[in-house]
Amino acid sequence: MVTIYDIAKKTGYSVTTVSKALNNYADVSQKARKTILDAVEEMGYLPNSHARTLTTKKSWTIGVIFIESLGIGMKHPFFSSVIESFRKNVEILGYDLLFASRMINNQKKSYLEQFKYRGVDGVVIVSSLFNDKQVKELMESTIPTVVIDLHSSESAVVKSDNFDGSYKAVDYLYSLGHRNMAHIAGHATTFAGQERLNGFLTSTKSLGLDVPDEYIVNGDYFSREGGYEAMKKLLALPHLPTAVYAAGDELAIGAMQAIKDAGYSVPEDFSIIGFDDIDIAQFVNPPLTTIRQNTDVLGKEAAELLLQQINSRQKVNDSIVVPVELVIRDSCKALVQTESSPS
Amino acid sequence: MVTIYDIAKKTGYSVTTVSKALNNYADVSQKARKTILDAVEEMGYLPNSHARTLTTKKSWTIGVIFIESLGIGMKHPFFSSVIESFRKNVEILGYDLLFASRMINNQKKSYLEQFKYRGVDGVVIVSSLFNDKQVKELMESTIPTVVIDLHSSESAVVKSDNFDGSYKAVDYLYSLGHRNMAHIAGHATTFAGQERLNGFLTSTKSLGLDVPDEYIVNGDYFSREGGYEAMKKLLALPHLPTAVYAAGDELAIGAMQAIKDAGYSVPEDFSIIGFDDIDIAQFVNPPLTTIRQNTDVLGKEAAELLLQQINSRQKVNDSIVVPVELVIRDSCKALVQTESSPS
DNA sequence: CCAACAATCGAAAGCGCTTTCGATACGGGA
DNA sequence: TCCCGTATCGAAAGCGCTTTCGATTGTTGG
Repeated sequence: MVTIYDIAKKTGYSVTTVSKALNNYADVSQKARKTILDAVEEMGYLPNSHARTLTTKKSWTIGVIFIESLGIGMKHPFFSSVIESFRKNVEILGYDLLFASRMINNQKKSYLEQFKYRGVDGVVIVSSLFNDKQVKELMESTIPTVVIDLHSSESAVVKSDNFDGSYKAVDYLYSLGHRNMAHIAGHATTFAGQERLNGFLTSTKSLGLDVPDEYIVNGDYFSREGGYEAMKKLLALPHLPTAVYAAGDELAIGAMQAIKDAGYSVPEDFSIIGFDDIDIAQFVNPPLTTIRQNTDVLGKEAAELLLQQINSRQKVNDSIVVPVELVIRDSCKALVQTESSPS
Repeated sequence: MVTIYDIAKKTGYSVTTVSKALNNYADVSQKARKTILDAVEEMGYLPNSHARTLTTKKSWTIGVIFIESLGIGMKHPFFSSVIESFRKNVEILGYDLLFASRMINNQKKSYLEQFKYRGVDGVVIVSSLFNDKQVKELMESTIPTVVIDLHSSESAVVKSDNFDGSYKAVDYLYSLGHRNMAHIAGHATTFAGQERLNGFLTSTKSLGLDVPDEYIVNGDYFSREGGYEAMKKLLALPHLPTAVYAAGDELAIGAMQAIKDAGYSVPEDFSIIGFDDIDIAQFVNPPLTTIRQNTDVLGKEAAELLLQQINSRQKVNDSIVVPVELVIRDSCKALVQTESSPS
């Protein structure tokens, strides 16, 4: 491995000057700079990030925490989408992403410990879980953090406008003539789930719609299975809804399956609208109408919020909410005016 | 930040002894060990990975290269699946994953340079591109590498049994009565694409099937659009095939779309079989019959192959091929004996 | 009681780099 | 000619850790 000492020896300058030349210091003559840079080129010198980090306390590394309730890790379509956008936005500045293992010296450690050990400059958290103790501890630490799709007063936050998303969904169904809407909620421990539920409740109320308690049913952790089971419960009700708004696309897809299995069809018998617009949404049958989260913007805003903290050397807890968008496909249908009494 | 010096001062032992206690050296008395470990606990000491790496030359870090032709990065369903499995297998040993940016000091660098700079212990490469110069350079370097779904004599390799996959696909279609099979190939610069094409060619030949040149059509880079365009070409042929084997699920999905757009239907008019078994495959309409790659095993074998090199401190170029499996869904149908003259 | 050995400990060097601060040389103005 | 500002350079300390190797102490067998 060639070090700055080798460069120094070869060029006749001191390591100090070599280092300065490498880091664009002003007190290096044109001549010295050129000589040194030439030698660097010729000898194939590369800096050593660990040595550099040791003295500068800056690792050019960003930790990422990926907690999702489905247990599929990076395969999670929504989260991986956001992280990909985040990555693109930080990589041009020289930051690398570190997926941490929480093992140091053969011992299990917490996220905070792991990231301190690794000396990351900041951490981006994508997590659907509301109350993870380790994540909380991390957000309360001195390490800059930004969290996506969660709420926290201890950390910068970037999230979609879940509330408005629910409004858009309900409005759309309403405009199609639906008056009996059910909601398959994400898990209660999930922040996005809560917001979407609240949005559903207030928007239906403001439209003067009556939503019986049985119409709110919990889909387990945004999973397909959760959606399936939830829909089964709805289908067992004496008075069926005509539309259901699912808090996530996977839930919606599960629900559609349950509907088919029960001998009904979408959108003829039930209109279904989801949330997220994951990749599959356009390929299911029928293509799913949904509320799209803008993962590109989500990732970009998260990057900016984190970099801002890193550069200013102080934590902020700003909160950015990113607009969502209704994507109309084929899973919702106007209700023909049969049973609804004309006003 | 609390260092071993603080621990040393507090306990009265030297930093040497503290370090030894932390690293389970034998020449530390029970008493010293306990005193030190207690102090570590009390003061909340954590080692500094950069300092440690600087002296030991071991970073407990594995670089990952993620090149895929679709430009979707971590969202790539197949690759992210493999990496997720890989991650699980190395994280319990204490390795963290580093997604590199290729920017050092504001200058664009190659993968090799980036990973040398970061001092990674090894690199896992998921890449569909055959002849990327930077990847080649990396594989030829002294850094241990394992590559997934590619061939190389310079690196350890883990890949699916593409050849056998083609056999399974062709056999299955044959068993359904199909005799006129077309193939939508992955891009030619892609290794998996080549293998699958070869498999298709030899298996059809060994079954005595005639495959006109026009039946082999290139799908661009395994993309959905590529599959769509490829299928359109097939549909323009005077003599149509009855079945098409696509080298990837995305290709297959694109092809199915083209078929529908042309007014035909699957599997009534064309049987379609894909490769990969990505998540969407089961949700398209009709659910796609495909050759499943075992991403769990792929990731696991890759992890083992890389760790073996890291531990033995020498590169190997073993090659492991992982069996594939036929997953029968609804996109293929037995051919009714109308036009094929009975023997 | 002494030599030999085991157990335990620590001084010091070194990993590759950055940064402070003082040293030197040079030119120009008074 | 002298003083001072400016440009250029380098010595040295320090970042936090590991590891070699020698020193010291205690133990044991003859």
